[in-house]
Amino acid sequence: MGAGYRAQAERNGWSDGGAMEFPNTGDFLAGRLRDKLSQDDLEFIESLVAETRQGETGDVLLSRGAVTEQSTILISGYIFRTIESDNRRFIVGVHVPGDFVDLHGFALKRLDHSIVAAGPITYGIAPHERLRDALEHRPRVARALWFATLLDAAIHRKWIQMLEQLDAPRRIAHIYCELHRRFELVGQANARSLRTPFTQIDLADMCGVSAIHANRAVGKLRELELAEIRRGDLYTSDWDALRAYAQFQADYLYGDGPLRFDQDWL
Amino acid sequence: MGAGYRAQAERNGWSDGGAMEFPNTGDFLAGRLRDKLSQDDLEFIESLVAETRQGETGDVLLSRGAVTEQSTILISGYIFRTIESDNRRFIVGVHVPGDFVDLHGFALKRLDHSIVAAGPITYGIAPHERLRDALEHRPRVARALWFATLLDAAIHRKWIQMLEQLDAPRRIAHIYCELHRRFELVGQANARSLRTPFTQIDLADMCGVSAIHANRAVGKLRELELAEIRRGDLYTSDWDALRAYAQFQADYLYGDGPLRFDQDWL
DNA sequence: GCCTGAAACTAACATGCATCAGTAGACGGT
DNA sequence: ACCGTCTACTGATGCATGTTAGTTTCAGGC
Repeated sequence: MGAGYRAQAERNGWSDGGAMEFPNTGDFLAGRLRDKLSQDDLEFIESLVAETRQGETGDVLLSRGAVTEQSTILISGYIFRTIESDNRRFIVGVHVPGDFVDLHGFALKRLDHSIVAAGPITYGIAPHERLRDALEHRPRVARALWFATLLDAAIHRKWIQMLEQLDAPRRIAHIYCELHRRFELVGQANARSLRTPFTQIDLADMCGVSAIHANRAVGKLRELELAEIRRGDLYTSDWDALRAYAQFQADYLYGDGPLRFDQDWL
Repeated sequence: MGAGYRAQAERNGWSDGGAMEFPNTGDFLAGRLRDKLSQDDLEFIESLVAETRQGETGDVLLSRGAVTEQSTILISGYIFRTIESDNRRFIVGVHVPGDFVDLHGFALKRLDHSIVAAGPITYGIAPHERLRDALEHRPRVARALWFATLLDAAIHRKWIQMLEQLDAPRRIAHIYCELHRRFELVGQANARSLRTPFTQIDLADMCGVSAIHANRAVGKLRELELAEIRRGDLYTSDWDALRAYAQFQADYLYGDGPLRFDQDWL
């Protein structure tokens, strides 16, 4: 095999050609809520970011149990929410550019989990002082922040169902389908691929299976000709077939049609 | 066996004597946030409840996909959050008296899951109109509502970890330990038992295992002399041993010590 | 007291996944 | 170019869990 992977990807029409590049500007702030907010509110949200930083794979932005006075906004790359227990790591969530990563640390004193870079990242720092100000004087921004945490909770619930219902290959497929849809919602999805820095160990820790079994699950997706996962990057010629296999229904991401945000109470 | 269960419970010092009764007044509203709010705010929250209703096992208070103009506050009994898929039911969350059950339906237009009575319940109805009013004129109440949804998200994350890390007997033990602690936090826990209306099918749907395997798991807890689960009611003489077995750490429930709520920005 | 249905339970066999023990390929450092 | 380390991959074996097909227990209705 080895060099045969890319050849097979070509044969199956999986390759996308180039790599997807994340913009490294602040164009993502507020992510999918962007078009629900006024220009004034958007500028205000951008002004929340006091500083922009870079991070590398494995960097711990916030440790479980830490008390923090700032929140993090992901600008490019992927971030894991992790819990260490029993000398093992469990990944309980993934974030994509545009996400506020630790708003819960703003209202809950301690953090119940850690925030870790899944690969090279760029992120912004928003001091809580400025968020407090927003909550008091910007009701629309305040509701946008609440909405973001509710959306996180909906994604958590889907992960619970996924872990209860699906076997390992389907869990991996579901995670990629979800991330692909989340990129679509901020206009950054590729037609035939999804680039990530995830190792098979990362996939295993997200799915609650051993790394060895994650490897077999990846192999099964390849064998079924549904997707080729190579160094974290997924290539497929048929997202619909992959979604059907994973029983992926995107409704829980609330991407289609109006949210309550359209109403005037916001 | 059969009639021997209760006898064994007596022998092991598991029995608690009487059943725990939930108060059927509104004393639970706002649950554990109660002592963080002023008398005035509490009276306001109680005034949110326009009506009190009763429900029976299996009653669907809200269906997935429904658009609702009211929120639900649980006063007595248990409520499940469920998702139907593949002709199977998956339980993604449980609520105890004092919990706001569907605040997410207030900000997210559709519901991504259903709200179902796990047994006989009493609940209050809070029209969204009144909640909207609260968000605008009662900043402390607004933050309390946000906090409640953040706490739900923290519990969701723990369930994800639980499903990734634990085998079926430990999952069941963990769920009971969590519920016991949540009752403690509102001052309603029994020393040696936890009464619930859960069937083994309910436990299976919470743990993501088959009903038959849930039965084996219950049997294992009995065999290890950690707990006796009988028609949903759990009896134990040693909560600490059960907690150790389930690797239950209560910190994610944020019950010990100050939350940010103590600070003046609330 | 008996009937009935739901829940709890049992046994036998099939499959998913963990674990152990290793090999092979990719990448960075020197 | 070499080496060490991390990631990807393979096979064998055992445990956890699913599935099928039942039996037993129990609470409630008649």
